[in-house]
Amino acid sequence: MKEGPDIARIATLIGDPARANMLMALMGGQALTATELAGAAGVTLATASAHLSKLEDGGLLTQRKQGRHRYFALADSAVAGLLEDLAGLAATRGHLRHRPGPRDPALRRARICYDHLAGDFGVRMLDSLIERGAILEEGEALALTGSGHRFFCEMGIDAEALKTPRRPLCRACLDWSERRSHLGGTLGKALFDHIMAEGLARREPDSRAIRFTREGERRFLALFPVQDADAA
Amino acid sequence: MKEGPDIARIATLIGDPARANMLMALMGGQALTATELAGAAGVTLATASAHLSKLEDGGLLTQRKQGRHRYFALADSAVAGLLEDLAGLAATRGHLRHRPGPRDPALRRARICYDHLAGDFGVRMLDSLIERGAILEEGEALALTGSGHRFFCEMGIDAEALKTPRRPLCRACLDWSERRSHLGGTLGKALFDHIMAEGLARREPDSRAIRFTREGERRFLALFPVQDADAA
DNA sequence: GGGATGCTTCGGTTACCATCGAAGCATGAA
DNA sequence: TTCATGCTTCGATGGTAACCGAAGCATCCC
Repeated sequence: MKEGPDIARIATLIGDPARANMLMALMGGQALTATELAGAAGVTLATASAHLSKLEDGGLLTQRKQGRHRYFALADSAVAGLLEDLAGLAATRGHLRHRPGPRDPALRRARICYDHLAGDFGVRMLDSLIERGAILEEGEALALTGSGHRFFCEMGIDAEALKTPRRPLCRACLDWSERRSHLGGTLGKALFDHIMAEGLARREPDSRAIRFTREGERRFLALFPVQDADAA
Repeated sequence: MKEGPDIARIATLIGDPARANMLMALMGGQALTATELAGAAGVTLATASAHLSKLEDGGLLTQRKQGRHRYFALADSAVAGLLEDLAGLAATRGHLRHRPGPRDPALRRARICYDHLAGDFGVRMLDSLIERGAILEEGEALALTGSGHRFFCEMGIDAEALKTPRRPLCRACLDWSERRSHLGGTLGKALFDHIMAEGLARREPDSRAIRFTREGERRFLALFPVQDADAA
């Protein structure tokens, strides 16, 4: 009743459906305007504005003025990590939203999770990295191996430079659609950036879905092979 | 409004102050009765009962009937992990509860965090393990080294046996009082169990505080030395 | 300047839900 | 059986906060 941090305050902020929708929309990693977020949440601009100032006061969001626009983004990767965990937990407890919309299949296949790849493709990528011995899986924790170091070097990714005090290099992020882990952390982000830079895929507008090109999918599957080739 | 898991539902459950207090009380790791939880939350039994069934429906709690008592506990370590993260985030955003009660200093010093040691002593323990090279810190991620393996073996802890698919061996858990990490995961639990089994400390009744004996504190400090000896 | 766009503030309405006391039900003790 | 304890259910109450439309303020464009 007295000691410790006030978790209820943060949880209440996330607990409102409109605010939760806004936060999930920002898991796309891009900063969005108040109007865009109002649309994502399905409320009027007036309501959205009130929500956004609450989220900002609560330290979950940051705001940047740019001309007459106001861009909002998640405050930092700690907030994104919390939302990921929350989504993972909600998925395992069966708290799915009622209407899986028409573009849901695309989201299950490949989507962006704040700044890294999630969905079927994301899970496959981590599986492949573990199979090849690039990443060591110890329970839920992930560690980069020496051979993994070399593998990423060949792709032009310097894993050593990705180590930061603020954020883990490898992070297991529970995937809500697959209910298995995909790769987050700075390495997960670097790999996603690599995929986009190489033009293997592009983002769907106004969605977190990622669409691979035919050629991009071929190269992705070749780069990250897995043992048992099952097709859905 | 459409895709993905319903994070708002889980967050709403945690977002009510009474329910948050109950959950934090259960972070002590022990199962508690409905009456005890009502006391912890500061509500009547009727109100508590309603909250508890919501939490159980939401999959955050499990219930065990035992005679005419009903014992509640956190559903699993995933829930505990989420609450830890939430508390860590709340602490860094300055969302502290208003009245740091009289026993607050004892909590800052040493307390239980679901099933492992937290507070000043918990942070010191992890610092010491990193200094001695038993645990490798890569950003926010933690990994056990070979020398750490041997060190824990000498204490009678077989780290190999602690690896589980469900839960990480080492987990960095942001400490709300120190704002630095302490050691969670199955290894963190094993070390805490070791400390209690050796009689270095005992639990305060009705609190998450851990009180070290004079001799226990001496042995703890000898076992986990740190470089710069600063005293509060 | 005049007009359009983006957002915030204000006032009022509505709906939900936390809360409690009292009554009901189950379990265990005498 | 009879009583006590632990908890749930019921019904009623109250406060909080989400919501919207309209008005106000700021920024940019012409």
